[in-house]
Amino acid sequence: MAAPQASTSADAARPSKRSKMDGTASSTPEASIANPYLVHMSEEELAASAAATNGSIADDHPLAGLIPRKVTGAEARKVMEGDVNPFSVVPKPYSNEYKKILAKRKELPVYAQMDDFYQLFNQNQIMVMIGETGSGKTTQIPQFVAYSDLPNTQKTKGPDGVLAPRMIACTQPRRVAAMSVAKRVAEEMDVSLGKEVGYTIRFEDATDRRTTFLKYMTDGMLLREAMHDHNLERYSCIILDEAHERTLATDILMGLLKEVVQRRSDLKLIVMSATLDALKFQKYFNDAPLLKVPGRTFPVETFYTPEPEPDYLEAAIRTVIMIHQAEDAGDILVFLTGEEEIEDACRKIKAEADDLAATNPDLCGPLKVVPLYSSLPPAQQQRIFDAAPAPLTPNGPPGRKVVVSTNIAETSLTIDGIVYVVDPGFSKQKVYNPRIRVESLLVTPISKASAQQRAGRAGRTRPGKCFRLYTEKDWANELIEQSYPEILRSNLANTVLELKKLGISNLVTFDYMDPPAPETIMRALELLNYLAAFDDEGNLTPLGEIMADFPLDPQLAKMLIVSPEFKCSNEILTIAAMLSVPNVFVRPNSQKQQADAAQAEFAHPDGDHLTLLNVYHAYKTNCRDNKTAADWCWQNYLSHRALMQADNVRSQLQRLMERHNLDLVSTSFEDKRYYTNIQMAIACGFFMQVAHRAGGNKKAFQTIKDNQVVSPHPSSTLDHAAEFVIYHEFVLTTRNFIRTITEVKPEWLYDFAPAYFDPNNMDGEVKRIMATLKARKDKPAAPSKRR
DNA sequence: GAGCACTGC
Repeated sequence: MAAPQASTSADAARPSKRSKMDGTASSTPEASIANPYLVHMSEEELAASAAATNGSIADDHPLAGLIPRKVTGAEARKVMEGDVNPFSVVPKPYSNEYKKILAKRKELPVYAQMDDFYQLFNQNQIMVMIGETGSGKTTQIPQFVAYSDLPNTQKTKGPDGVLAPRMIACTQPRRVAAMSVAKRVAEEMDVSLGKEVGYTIRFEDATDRRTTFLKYMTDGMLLREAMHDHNLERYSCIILDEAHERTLATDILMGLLKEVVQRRSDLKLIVMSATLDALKFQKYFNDAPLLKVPGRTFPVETFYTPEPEPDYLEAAIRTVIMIHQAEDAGDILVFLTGEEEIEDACRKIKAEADDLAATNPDLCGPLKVVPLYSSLPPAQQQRIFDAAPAPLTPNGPPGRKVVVSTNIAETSLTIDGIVYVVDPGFSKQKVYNPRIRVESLLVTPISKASAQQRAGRAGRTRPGKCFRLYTEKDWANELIEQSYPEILRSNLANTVLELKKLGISNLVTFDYMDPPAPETIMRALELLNYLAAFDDEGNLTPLGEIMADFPLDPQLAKMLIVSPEFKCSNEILTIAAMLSVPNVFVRPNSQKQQADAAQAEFAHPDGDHLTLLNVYHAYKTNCRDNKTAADWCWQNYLSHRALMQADNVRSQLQRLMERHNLDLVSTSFEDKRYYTNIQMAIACGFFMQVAHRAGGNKKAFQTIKDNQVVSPHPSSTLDHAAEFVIYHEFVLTTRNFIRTITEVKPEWLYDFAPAYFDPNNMDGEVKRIMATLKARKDKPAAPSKRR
């Protein structure tokens, strides 16, 4: 095909079908500045492009021809230093602010390697980049790509017929990162956030289909898009950032993109990681070349304990006090494993430090102790940014701040001014046991990579020190190199459903970077088959197709999709949303009784799902505006944050219901079937999570199939001896608990899942009950029940 | 009669 021609006139070869934006552009004075980077498609190319379908892009596809322009570092710098901003929708001169920021960008380590970058980028479809903290890779690399992609940043008619730029995507594991980096990069490029440069996260899409060419997004969001566009046709380059974190979404995207680049020769892929396992990434991506960019942090001196510490909590507290007495000014960051431990440590550190400052004011300054974990209200989280206290006397010993934090300070939050890190070497990690189908949290030794990340937190503003509360020998011999990726530690029911929706036919031979245990995949397939999302051949059923569209666990999705048949989709929407957000009940240590009394006001005797429904209804009835909502929640020991989130989730789920033409209906509240219908819909999704009362004790249950002995969680509002309950969660702590439980009838269970409850697969009393139900159902004259 | 590490859709 003919190469597209560059044109110096802003309008010459444009097609007659014009977007409004273009019309505006040609009438503004700025538009008279010729944009030498515009590339136009001929009428023939446009026609061919419009005719193209969503299939793979062949070498002779008109869009493929737009890619080969290879930019050198010198060319990119010339544009960067030029007078006209070629990225702006309306070409315009750069602002003074742009030039100021540009001077700063040039100091970033990654800037010095621009030529190396283009050399590798131009010659390879896939490349791996290592950039340590402070290298500038997240902000600069996508911009570098934008220069080389410049012809495409201008609107071209895509395969779907819409006039839009082909995009560069840069994925982030976290929402805040996607948002804040996009904002920063829009400033650096002197364009508008949400127009040329934007971001997409759940609940918020700050992009413009017609003008956005660089998009930061969460990895989960790109995965969602891939479910509807298997070739990611809207993108010319995909950058997977923070790949070393190995989130489930990143891992799936890597496997998927490894296939997509084979189908689309015009798609580029950059995998960016902070240090280490680069070799593993290179190998996985067919020996892709590597670019290494140095970081810009200060040295951190590391200390180990000479002997193993029997009690890391005690040792951590002792170390903080030691630093406070003996080290120069500078704040301390301590890593612990959970809320309770952190609150405990904060109290003890505070007590000891106050004691010390009182008895020895010449040696010790004041100490401010601040806890940090995710469930802390945002206002209290902000305290980590407070300044350290001033010395008590003008020339007295300096004040100091201690932040006692979970892993949240390892990646998600950075605190400037930290000079000392105390690392006991543990964190809580999710583990999945496919044998008993239970995910639980375990306090586990961290990895070397994690320990290095923690230590690095001490060197952000000046040289620092890291105190590891384990021996150097343990460091060398006991810590694993990398933490296990999430895909090896999770229940994969959701992931397996997503993979099918992504068009992956064989889930076992899929090219995972780290293949999960076959048993984990079998468990997922089994669940999805029982839910009727997969047929017996392992193919997605029409129901499964719809389920995959909902951002929910398969059981929740099933319950929601069948709810119109039980005339309760409005109520199930609420319950699904409430189950998708953190616990709405707040129970402060000092006010447990008041909190329990408040919860009792919403309690429903038949179960916790119905209690959640009550809470939401009360919230909607009593909370007309934000201020009253906050007060009302506070008075009722409810989390306003969680309820707002639930509201948000509910709207999203409702939109999806509407899109799939699923009716939004309710049974009349006066009808005695109002609650029964809801319970039936829940049972229809969760019949694989049922427990049966064991013996005469009203609090003793056994799970069906696994026969695990479990107790209802003490927070449950179910107030009578139910024979069968469905449970939302199995929690393994001091004992086996089932949490969020609701009574169900055995006849529903047998009706909805006769194969699962086949008496031949059951034992004891449940076997007898199911056999009776089966006999009744098999009797030809029996009236047939729904479903 | 209890405990939600952290993300994400």
